[in-house]
Amino acid sequence: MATTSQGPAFEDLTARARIRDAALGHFAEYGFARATIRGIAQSAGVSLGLVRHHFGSKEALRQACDEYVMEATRQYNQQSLAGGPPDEAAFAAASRSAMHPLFRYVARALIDGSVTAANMFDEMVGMTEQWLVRRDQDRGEPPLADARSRAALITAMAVGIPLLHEHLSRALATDIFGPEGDRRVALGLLDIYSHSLISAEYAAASQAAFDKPHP
Amino acid sequence: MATTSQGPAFEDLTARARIRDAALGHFAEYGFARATIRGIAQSAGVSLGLVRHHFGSKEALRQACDEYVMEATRQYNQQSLAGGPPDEAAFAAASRSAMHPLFRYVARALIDGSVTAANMFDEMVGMTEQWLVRRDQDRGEPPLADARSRAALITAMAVGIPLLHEHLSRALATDIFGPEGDRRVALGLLDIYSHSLISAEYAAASQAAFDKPHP
DNA sequence: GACCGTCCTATACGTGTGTATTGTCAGCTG
DNA sequence: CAGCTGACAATACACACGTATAGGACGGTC
Repeated sequence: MATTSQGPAFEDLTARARIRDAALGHFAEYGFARATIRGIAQSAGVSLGLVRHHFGSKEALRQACDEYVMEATRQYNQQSLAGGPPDEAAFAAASRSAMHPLFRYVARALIDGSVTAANMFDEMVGMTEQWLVRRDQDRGEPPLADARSRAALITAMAVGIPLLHEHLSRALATDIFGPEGDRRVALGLLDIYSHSLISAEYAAASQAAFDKPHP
Repeated sequence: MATTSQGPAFEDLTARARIRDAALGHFAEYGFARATIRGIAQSAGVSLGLVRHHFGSKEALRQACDEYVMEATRQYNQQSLAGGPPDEAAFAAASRSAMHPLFRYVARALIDGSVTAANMFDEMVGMTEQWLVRRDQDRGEPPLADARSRAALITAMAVGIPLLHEHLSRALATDIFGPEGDRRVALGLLDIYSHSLISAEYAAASQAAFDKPHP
């Protein structure tokens, strides 16, 4: 479970950092419930007691991981979105950032009931909503649903990809976190997002039929 | 955690069925690891030993739930997709079926490593792939990615919705399993699937740039 | 009535896991 | 050197949970 992106990148990190990295990997892979402090300690090459010495409890260790990921995300966003308003490139980049190893942790944390991850989810919904309202200005007819609903759905769907990476990799016969799988996911998302899957006529008709639910 | 759609619908079900329904609810809500046999027994109103008497072990209980859901899905598909080839209505219906309470169990089972759920995932990918190849015949330029990649991505994204129902409901300030939330999800999906989010030009340009990864 | 199988409960056992305690060693400071 | 502090290990404790066992209540069959 490699270390987190750049950084020292060596195993001569401080023990606390090694424990945190190991915890990030275990929580992302096994989930909070199935991950064990002993397993994390073993991956970090330290004793069980040291984990407790540095973080106090399993829940506190989770919070430390949450805050670390949140801080890393903040820095990434500041240096990435600093140049100009959200455009298509920003949207595509945001979708693809779902592949970032740290994001895999956040996706799993959402399932495991992390409040920090929930806040990050809400933030992503807000950003997507802003993007949508700008894009809606170029549309003719009004959307079938408000921007917030669509933003929440798009966000949830994006998170679904790293969440189901195991099954996605199996269906593609390639690890989606590897270079080839990453390429196919990127191109697949580009195609899906750039081409409508159903016709606008059918959607409009479906909307009309939806307000009369019981024929 | 209501009983499964139609059926007897009352609490005068056989104890075995009540245990299974309770297990479906607990597994879907807490996941396999955090769900406890004692909690399931309590929800079903039976003793701990009876669960073991009927199902043998926790893993066997999970398999029984898997097979039950698989059989229910098979019947649903037979009576639903019997009439004609896949069309837009079938696609929309399949997307919306992600809201079905039983599907919530499958979504969670995918995260928890159920082999039965994995098979259902692969089946969904296959059906989506068939749908896509038919639809690709009406497209001008070739897609940016093969149908299987796109099918797997669409499937994973659809599963993401029930998986993140908690956060989705919070973002929408409405329970997405309730009538109002269900409506907003349906309309939101219709709009997303019927309108491209990014321009085809940008997507094509992005594809071209993707083959030269390091500028 | 006697026997038997099924549904069901109560209780006990073993183990994995989070948590707590204690102890050791290195480094620093007076 | 004495004394203290923090990093770290080893061990023990408490508890929840899956599993196993023993037994009772009820209905059917001979």
